Order: sequence, then structure tokens, then C-alpha cells
Amino acid sequence: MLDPKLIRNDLEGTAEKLERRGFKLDSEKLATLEAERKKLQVETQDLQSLRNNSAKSIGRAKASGEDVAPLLAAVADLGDKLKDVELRLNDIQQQLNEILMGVPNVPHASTPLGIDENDNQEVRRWGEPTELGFEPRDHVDLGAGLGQMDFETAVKIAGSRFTLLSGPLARLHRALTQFMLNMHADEHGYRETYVPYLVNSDSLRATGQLPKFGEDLFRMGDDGDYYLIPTAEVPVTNIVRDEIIEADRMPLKFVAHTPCFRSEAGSYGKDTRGMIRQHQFEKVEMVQVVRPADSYNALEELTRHAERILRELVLPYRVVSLCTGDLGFSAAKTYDLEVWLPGQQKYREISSCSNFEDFQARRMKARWRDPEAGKPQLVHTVNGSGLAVGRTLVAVMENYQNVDGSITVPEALRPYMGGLEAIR
RNA sequence: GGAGAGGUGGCUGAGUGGUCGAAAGCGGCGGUCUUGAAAACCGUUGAGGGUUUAUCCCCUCCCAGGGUUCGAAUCCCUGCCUCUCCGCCA
Repeated sequence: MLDPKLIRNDLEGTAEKLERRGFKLDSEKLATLEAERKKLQVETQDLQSLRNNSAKSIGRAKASGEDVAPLLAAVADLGDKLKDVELRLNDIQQQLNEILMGVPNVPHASTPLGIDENDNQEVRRWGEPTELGFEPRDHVDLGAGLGQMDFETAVKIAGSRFTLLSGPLARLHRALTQFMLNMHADEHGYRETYVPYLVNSDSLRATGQLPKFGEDLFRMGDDGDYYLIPTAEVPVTNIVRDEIIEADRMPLKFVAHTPCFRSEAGSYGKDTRGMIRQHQFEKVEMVQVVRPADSYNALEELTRHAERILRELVLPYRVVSLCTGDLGFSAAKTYDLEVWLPGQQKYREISSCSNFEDFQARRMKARWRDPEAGKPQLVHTVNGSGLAVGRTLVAVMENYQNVDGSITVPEALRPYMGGLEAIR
């Protein structure tokens, strides 16, 4: 959420910055509502003050045995007046809040200007696109050839956009998860966490999925206010919701492996082949809760942590800085990691690392005790995939394929595969 | 699922419808004493918001949302959560 103070003090400047990401802020409406809010709030508080004082005098008069009838008469209509103003104030505040909850984050100054993904900037590249020396097959053909990846049966069991893995390929999928978790927990200093896969709407509002993006989520039926998580970011970041963190505990670094569930409404016809875009996929997610001054360093660090996985697996990739127009709703700056897929002859997103600054923290009321400020201050949140497991499996399959259709197991994963050197 | 008890500041825990944002203790912070520390003693110590240059002042918050009342932490209703017993269960 935007700082409401920006609306009062720098409405035009904020509107201009939001325009960079293609968002039109209704400044006129906001200014009108804000003026009305101010007026009604002052009025409400005056009436409340009057009520408090009257009630106290009545109490005192009663205690000393005086006749309170005239005092009661004096405040006879106060209650109705107050209720009326309170209702109007409430209404205005709700309108303001509704608008604010729908406003995306302001892009950071270093986020490149642009309209869509074509304007994203390549920041660096690691490795060269894999040269196999034969016509590469994509993961779907490879998986089918091995008899270990079966979309038809997944359709029977659930529907489209699901995958069934079996045998060594299923184990490779698990090996990737363990490898990533161990790396971040043991070498990068993240605290491993196990979290709920169902969350309530408060949590989704806090990280920014609600109210705007409800159609991307799977919602549970009649049984309470539950949604399947679209990413571990939601349960993990919400650990600090409504908390005030002591300065010496900062930064907090969490890593979690969870399944993720996305309805993929609005992506009909996109990536329908294979396991690139699924309703259910596994992801290892890193989350950092940091001091505001440290958040951009934290973003660089966390991005490197995600890259480390690709390097250890020797998968060629590039890092892309998302432009203002391609930025996610809650992010101020985002690096995407794109891995080379020989089957598509393209770099494809495998991780997304973002700094949300205080956008999520404000919605979440996540604060820390800043010794400088003397008052609790909002934290910054930074997160990123480290990595999307399904897509990493695809990348391993396609980059490590052999001409006979077998797949060499990357060195780093062999300890997790019982020493297996190739999947055939 | 059934029956009962309960949700108060960082924690423990008082609170009769009327200066109660709330006693007391612990913890934290500052100080006195001390070479230093401990102990003891003294002081201080919740969050959010409005107005203001700032101080002051004012408002809201005792799980959440409604209600009763001139006045609610306290009374009533609904929801959520926790605990105990029984049942069921990986």
C-alpha cells in the first residue's frame, strides 16, 4: 500500500511516478476524498471529545448527589449527531482505502522505463546457450520417451495443466528441492520454515494478491476463509504481520519449500505444452525482512543466492531487470532469472527476485524498533524464488539430454540420486 | 463432533458501568551507589491517528464486529482464537 502521507503531501509527484508503470492515479478524486476526510475527522473528534467531557461531568455530578437531569438534556441529541458523522467518516475512509489498496507500488529509480517485457534490460549473462550437437528435444518428448512424464494420465486424474512424474524423474524433481533447500539453509543463512498451504484473506491482502488478483487464486469452497497459496511468499512473509521486530533480530531470512497453486485464469493458450505453466508446482522461496536502508543490498544478495543454484547445476542463464511496465503489482524493483531452454531455443523465467520496500510492510503492519527513530518503523521485504522446481527440472532435462534420449544427472544432484549418473 | 472455561500492555496478572489506557509484579531503559558488576534504591517504559513549525492539546485501541447507555475493559449478541474433558483420527 502507498503511504497515505504521499497523498496528502506529494499527490502529483506520486501520480507521475505511477504513470511510469502505466498506472493512472485518480488524483482529483483522491484530493477530494482526502479533503472530506480531514473535515469529517476533525468534526468527529470534536464531538467525541464533547461526549467524553459531558459523560465525565455527569459522573461527577451524580457522585456528589446533584440533579443530573439538565446535564442529560444538554447531550440528548449528541449521540445521534456523532453517529451520523462517524458513519460519513467511515464511508469516506472506506472509499479512500479501496482506492489505495488498488494502487501498485512506486517503481524504484533504478527500474528501467518501459511498456512491456520487450523493454526489460539484460543485466548479465552466465554461460553460453547449450550446444548439444544434435537436434534438441523438448522436455515433453524427452519425458514421454523415458516413460516418466505423463500428461494424459494427469488429465484423467485432475485436468489440464497438471503433471504426473514417476521413477527416476520424480526423484530428480525431489532431488532438486532438497538441493535448493540445503543450499539456502546451510550456506546462505536462511532459516528453514514449514508453513501452511492454505491461508486466509488477511494474509493475501497483506502481500498484495487481494483485493485485485483474486481470480488468479484457488479458493476453498464452503469451509471458511481459505485460499490455496499461489507462492510461499504469502505464508512466509505474513510471519511478521502485526509484529514489531527488535533491531538485533534483523535481518530475518527465511526459506521454504511449498507447492504453489495458480488458476492461470487469463493465460489461456499460453504455454499449454509441457510443465512450464501448471496449476500446481513446487517452489523454493527465499524471504528477507530487512532494515529499509539495507533492502537494495539484500535484493542483490538474494538474487545471487538464486543464481548460485543455476551455477551449481551448470545451467546457462541471464539476469533481466524488469521495466516499469512489466513490474508486478507490489514490487518496486525486480530481477528475473531466465534459464536457457534448448527445446524452445529461448531464455525462460525460472526465478523472480523483488524488493517491495515498505509496500507489503505497510499493508501488513510489519515494523521494527529503529533505535534512531525512537518509534517503530516499517520494515522492507525482499523475496525471490530459489528456484521454481518444475521449471528447473525442465531446464535440467533439456540441457542435459543425450542423443539417445537419456538425461545425464548434474554432478551436484548425484548425492541426492543415490549416485545415479543418468536417467534412461 | 459434544460439554465446559477463558481471551486485558513485551510477559504474568488485578479490574465494583463513571478521570481506567488500565493496579501490581517481572522484564526493558535511564540514574544513584560501586574500581567494575551484582544487589538495593529512585525515575521511566504500549500502539496508531488528528492538529501544530514544535511543545501543548485532542481522538482511537483492553481478541474482532455489532448493540444497550449521557458514559463500556466491565452488560448483551455474533464471529474468531486458546485451554480442559469426552469422542474420532495420521
